[in-house]
Amino acid sequence: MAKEITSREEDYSKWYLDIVRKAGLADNSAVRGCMVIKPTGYAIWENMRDQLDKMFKETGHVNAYFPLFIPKSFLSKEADHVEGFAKECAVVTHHRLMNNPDGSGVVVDPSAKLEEELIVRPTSETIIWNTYKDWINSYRDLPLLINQWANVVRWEMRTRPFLRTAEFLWQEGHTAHATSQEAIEESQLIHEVYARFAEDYMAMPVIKGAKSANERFAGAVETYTIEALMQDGKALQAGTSHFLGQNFAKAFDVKYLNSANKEEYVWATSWGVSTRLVGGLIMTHSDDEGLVLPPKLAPTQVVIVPIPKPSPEIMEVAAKIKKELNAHGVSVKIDEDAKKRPGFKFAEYEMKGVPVRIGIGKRDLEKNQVEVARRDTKTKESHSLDGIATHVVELLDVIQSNLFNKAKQFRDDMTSEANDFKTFEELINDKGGFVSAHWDGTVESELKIKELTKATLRCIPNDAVEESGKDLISGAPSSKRVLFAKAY
RNA sequence: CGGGGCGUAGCGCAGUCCGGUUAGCGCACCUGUUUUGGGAACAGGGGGUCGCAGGUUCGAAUCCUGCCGCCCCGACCA
Repeated sequence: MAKEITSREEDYSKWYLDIVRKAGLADNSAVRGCMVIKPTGYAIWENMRDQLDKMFKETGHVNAYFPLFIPKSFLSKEADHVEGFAKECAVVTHHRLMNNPDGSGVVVDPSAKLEEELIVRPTSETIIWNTYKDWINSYRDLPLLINQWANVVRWEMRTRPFLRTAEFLWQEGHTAHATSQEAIEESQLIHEVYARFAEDYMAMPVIKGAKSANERFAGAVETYTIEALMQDGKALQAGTSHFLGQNFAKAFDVKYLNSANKEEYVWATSWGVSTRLVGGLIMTHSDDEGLVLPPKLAPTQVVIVPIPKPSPEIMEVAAKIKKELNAHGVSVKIDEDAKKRPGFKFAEYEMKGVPVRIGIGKRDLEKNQVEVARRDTKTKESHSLDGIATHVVELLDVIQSNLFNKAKQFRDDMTSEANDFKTFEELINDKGGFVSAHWDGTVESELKIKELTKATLRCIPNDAVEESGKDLISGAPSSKRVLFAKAY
């Protein structure tokens, strides 16, 4: 009633913004393109971060922190890299303000101009490789496996909460290796970690694959990507892992002595995922009633609502259930608000995406039971108080896998094949989703398709089967299919 | 950067065309009463430099000039 969400069918973009706002995830801020991440939104990010951090550490990485600012000269050392980021950098030119002589506030003090401008990092390859130069001398210093959790700034023309903001939070891994093979394996390992995180924790199915040269990260030799499909049929690049070859080692002169006492350039990778994942999470599962969160990432997994309001008997049972669930590692909130009515609370927690709601009323207690409601299916059932904790723990698992299966079913339904351009165009325009088609490997065909349909080459899937076919544009022979889609 | 739209209470809006008592409505908020198993009702109450700066006028949210900001759609991008 009071908090209607625009339906997905009516306006998908508005629906997304409504969810972000009404579920209390983020607000626009006083700064154009920058959002305020509110406690609930940040809690989701924290859960993502904690899990990813654990996975990085399990695969041998450690965290460090590098400066927010990068000397301008650093950015120009790798040609492709600067080309890729130059257009969207924030630049610091001065270091002091002063009172305006006319009394109208503060102005930049012209005498405080910096010798060399500083760039607010859009990504940290350059400052990190400049540092690695000092850290790496011998093959015994390798591999160097470092990650940092940080904020970066990319001055985007058009922004949307989580999906694209001028400032965003992310992690960026930067590793150095003695051999090309080892670096490639590292980038593929992280690619796997990202895919596993997306599927097992976010319940978001992804296609693993490589980027075309055209879509590659600025300065990379190879970019591996995980691509997810949103409910409006558009693809979302959810995480990328790059094999950087020796590009940055050469640009920053990072060499090591091998065991034969011979000097060699090191091999590099970099990889990152950002708060964009929160946007992907929202768009993968949520519905017209509000946010839907997979249990593994939900800040509150279970909410207990006393019906019609808290009473000593109900609160006693609620506290007992909470304690048991906490013992299983489940996060539980008991709603103690005596003023709001149950119906209001039900709608509110649905809006906020809490996976399981337990309703406890006098009538339930008389029958030694409670009401258990699922957010994903919007169904509810009564369950005996005996064994309730175990039941809920199992239910959370069921919800987690149901969300994944539902999303995967959708993704599969929305993946089509096209063998000629006309079919391709119709699929992209009318149906959306991924379209699998043959491609001759040239940037010309890829750009032509983008120009004609706005679809981009999302990836060359790892599991693409060998199969002879013809490029949609040039008709040139191709040995496997690649995936196209309109993307965020 | 192109196109469109909007700035009036925390949020959503009306009022602006055609200037005129004390700027209004819904939600939210505070107090009270009655309620309470799917978004309660009633009563009372608090909250506004009407985006900013000039100008016209006896009088400006309203007319004029300039500026600023934000949102949406595109191109660019994680």
